[in-house]
Amino acid sequence: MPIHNKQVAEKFHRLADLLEIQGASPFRVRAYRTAAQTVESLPRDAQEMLEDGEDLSTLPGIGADLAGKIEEIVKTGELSLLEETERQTTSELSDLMKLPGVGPKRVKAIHEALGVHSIRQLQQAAESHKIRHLEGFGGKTEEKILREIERQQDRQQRPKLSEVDPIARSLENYLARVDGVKKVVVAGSFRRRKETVGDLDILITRRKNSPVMDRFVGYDEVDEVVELGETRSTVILQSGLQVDLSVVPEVSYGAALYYFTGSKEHNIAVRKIAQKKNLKINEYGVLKGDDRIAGTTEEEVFEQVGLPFIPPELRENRGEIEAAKKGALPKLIERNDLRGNLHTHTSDTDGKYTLREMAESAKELGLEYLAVTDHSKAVAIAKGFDEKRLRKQMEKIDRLNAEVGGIRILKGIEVDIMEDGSLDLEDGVLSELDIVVGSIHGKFDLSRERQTDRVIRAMDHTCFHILGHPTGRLINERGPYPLDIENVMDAALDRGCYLELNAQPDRLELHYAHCKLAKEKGLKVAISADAHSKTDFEFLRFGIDQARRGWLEADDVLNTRSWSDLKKLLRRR
DNA sequence: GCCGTTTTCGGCCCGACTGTTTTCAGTCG
Repeated sequence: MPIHNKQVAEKFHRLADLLEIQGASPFRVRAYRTAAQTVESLPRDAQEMLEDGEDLSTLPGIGADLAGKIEEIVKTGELSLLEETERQTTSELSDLMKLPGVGPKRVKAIHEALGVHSIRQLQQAAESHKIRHLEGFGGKTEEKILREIERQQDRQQRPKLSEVDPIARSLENYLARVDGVKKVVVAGSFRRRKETVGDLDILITRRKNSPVMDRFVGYDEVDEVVELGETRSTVILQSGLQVDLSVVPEVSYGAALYYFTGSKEHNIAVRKIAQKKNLKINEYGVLKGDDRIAGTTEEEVFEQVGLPFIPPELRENRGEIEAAKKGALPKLIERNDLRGNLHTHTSDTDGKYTLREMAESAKELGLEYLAVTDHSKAVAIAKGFDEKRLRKQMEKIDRLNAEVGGIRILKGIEVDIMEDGSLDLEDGVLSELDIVVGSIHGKFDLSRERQTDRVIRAMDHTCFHILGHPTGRLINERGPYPLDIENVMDAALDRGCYLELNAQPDRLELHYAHCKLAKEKGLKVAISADAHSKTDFEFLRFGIDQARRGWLEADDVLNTRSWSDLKKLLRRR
């Protein structure tokens, strides 16, 4: 039975929670949490790595013991220590810890005093006012517990970056207009451009007596004020999004921005470096003894620990610190590096605008070329093309190119990859196209072996260029289908094919870990809007975000090239 | 449980806010 990294990580997280409730060493608990995070961010399944004979104890934060435990999970599907710990405590107790404001100590206290071991029992205990009489608890804590239980019941998943983006921008503008406010910046995972955002961390500097805190909690969209302090406040917006605002002194702006941008794992790793240099980094600055020696800008903070500036998108403690030490940080791709879009639909199939309208919109955005890649007939619901209709569109493109200057329209297709790896249109017509994107739109439930084989066989067609949305995941909706992505990458390299980074905010795949893997293999990626509407070219921005998180440079991306250079790369081997 | 230019033991990031306290523990990020 295949065991995926997520399942390994979940067991470690669960064990960490239970050990914490039992009062185990906080450092031991942290070791399990760190290991969970490491496993989760591996580009390949640990199971595969073990099958290939790799030594997991060389991974950061994973020693002999944890490597053994990963192996146990992968081989047996179980972790005996977790089962034993679940018997000793009560396995549901870790659910209680998911409530904000309820940590291991309180879970333990409530459990021991009242025998509570589920959210439901906790709710009943709080409703009958049994919590407020416990030592160290009071009426407010009891009320908060009740509120958080209710909120948890209708809480959704982490919202997508594209959903949070407009909310953040409005709030940023609102705060910037408050009297006495100087700088406003949204830090946190938003600034790291993570594909989903848990909450917003906003940082401001201001003149004395600026009413910004009051104005913040008085913002129209605020649903509830959770915390209101001199320098830190927290609110919940009507959208359910939590927003933390911190006021920082001007001289500490850089240190605070650095601190609040995270990630937590990155910050901890850099603080350890600082410690070795006898320095202390906190949100106010870099301290040598009691003297602040830096902190006005982020660059200063990096300088003090002997590192070059690390872009926020890379700050995940996934090798960026080592790369920075060696002066080997990538020069990340930027939006303006993109010169064309290689995945576009028109109203001939399921797009909303005509070929001409899409072309003109792309031209206005400054794109030099636009590949029109409508669906093939297997996607009947999208009125996919057969050979005849595709040829008709190709003629239309010829006429449009003759008529419209300033942008080149490329003839293309998003052809379906059938279950057996064949393509949905004849090779004859495909070979006449400038660009062929092949995608999977059905039969997601094949085994890993068959799905991998299917994709590689599709790439055997000499007219195939780019694998569209390679793993099929939809953020918060559908996981990736089983696929040996590393094998697919190797096959693409062999055949002179490429993979797409689909920039639709629901897709954003290749995932960043896979982008990095592709880069390490020397496999280039196409960042494509998969535009179905004139405004969808805006998606390229989110594609760039994901590419930057995946360490990609302009040279790693196909469509940073002029059409004449790109054409050479599309020539099959 | 991990880790090592302070290396096989003894450390492990650091500060704000809240609530329950009368000086601090718990939690969070």
